[in-house]
Amino acid sequence: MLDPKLLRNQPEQVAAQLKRRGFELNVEQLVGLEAERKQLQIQTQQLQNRRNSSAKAIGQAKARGEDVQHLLQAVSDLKLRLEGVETRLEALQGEIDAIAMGIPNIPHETVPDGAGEADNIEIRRWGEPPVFGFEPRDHVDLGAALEQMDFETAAKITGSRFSLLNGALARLHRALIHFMVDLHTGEHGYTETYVPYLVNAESLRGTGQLPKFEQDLFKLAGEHDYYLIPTAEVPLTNIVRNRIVGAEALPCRYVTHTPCFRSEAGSYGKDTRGMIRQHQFEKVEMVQVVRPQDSWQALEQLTGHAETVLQRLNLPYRVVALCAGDLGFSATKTYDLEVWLPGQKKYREISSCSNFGDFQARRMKARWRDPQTGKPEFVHTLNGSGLAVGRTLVAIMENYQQPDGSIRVPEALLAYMGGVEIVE
RNA sequence: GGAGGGUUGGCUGAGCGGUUGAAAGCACCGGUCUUGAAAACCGGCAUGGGUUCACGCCCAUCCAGGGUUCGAAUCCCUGACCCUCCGCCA
Repeated sequence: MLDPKLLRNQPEQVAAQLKRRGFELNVEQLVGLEAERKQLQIQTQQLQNRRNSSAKAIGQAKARGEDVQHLLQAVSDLKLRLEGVETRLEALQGEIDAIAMGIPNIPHETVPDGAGEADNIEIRRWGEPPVFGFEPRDHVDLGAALEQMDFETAAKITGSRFSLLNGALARLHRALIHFMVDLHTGEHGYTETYVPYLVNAESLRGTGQLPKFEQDLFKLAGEHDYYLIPTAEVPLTNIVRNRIVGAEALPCRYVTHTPCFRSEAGSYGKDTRGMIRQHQFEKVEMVQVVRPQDSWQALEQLTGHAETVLQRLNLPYRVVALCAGDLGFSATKTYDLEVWLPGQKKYREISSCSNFGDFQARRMKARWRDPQTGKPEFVHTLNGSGLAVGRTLVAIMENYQQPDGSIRVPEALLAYMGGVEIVE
């Protein structure tokens, strides 16, 4: 959520900045509703004031043993009038809140202009795409030949966009998870965390998936409003919801591994082949909760933590800064890490690292006490994948493939593979 | 699934339907004292919103949402969560 004061006082400037990301803010409607709200609020508060003071007078008169009949008469109509304006104010406030909850974050000034993926800016590259003495295959072919990756059976068990792994490949998948979590806890200062995979609607509102993106989520049937997590960002970030964190506790750095569930509505026909886009995938997620003045430095650092995973695995990648039009709803700035996939001869997203500023914190009421002012202030939140495990497995298969279709295990993972050096 | 108890400020914890936005303690901030610190003593100290140049004034908030009442932290209903006991269970 944006600062309501900013929205109220400088709607034109806000609209101009949101336009960069392709969001049209209806300033006229907003200004109109705000004026109406202000008027109603003043009226309501005046009536409340009258109610309070007369109630107090009645109490005092009663205490003195006086007759209060005439006082009761004087306030008889007040109740009804007050109920009327209170109801109208509530409805209006609800309308304004609904609009505010649907407004995305403002892109940071360093975010490049642009409408979509094509306008993202490459920041740097690391590593060289491998040169093969043969035509490299993609992970689907490799997995099928190894008989360790099976989409048909997964489709039978569930449906499309699920996968089944076997044997050494399944082990490699698990090894990646352990390797990543160990790296972030051991070297990057994150606290290992275990979180619920089902979350309530309030948590999803906090991080920004709701109310706008319900169609992307799997919702459980039944009495509770529970959803499968689309990313561990939701449970991890909501740790600080409705909390005032002590200044000494910041920054909080959490890492966890979870499955992620996405309906992928609207991506029909996109990446239908292989493990790239699934309804269920594993991800290691990093979340940081920091002091406001530290968040830009933290974004660079967090991105570096994700890059380290790729570097240790010796996978070539590039870092791109998302343009304004490609930013996620809650983000004020995002770097994507894209890994080289020989099977597609393309760089593909494998991590997304974002600074949310106080956008999520405001929705969550996540605050810290600034020692300078002694006042509670909103924290800043960040997150990044470190990394998407399924896609990392794909990248390893395709980059480490050998002429006979076997896969060399990257050195960094050997310790986790129980002696397996080649998946074959 | 059944029975009972609970949820109050940063924390602990009082609270009678009416000057209770809320006692007390801790923590925190300022001051006195001290060579310095501690202790002691004095004072301050919730959050959000509205209004004002400002002092201030007003409104809301005691888990959430309804209700009763001139008036609700306090009474009633519903829900969430926590605790205790019984049953079931990986």
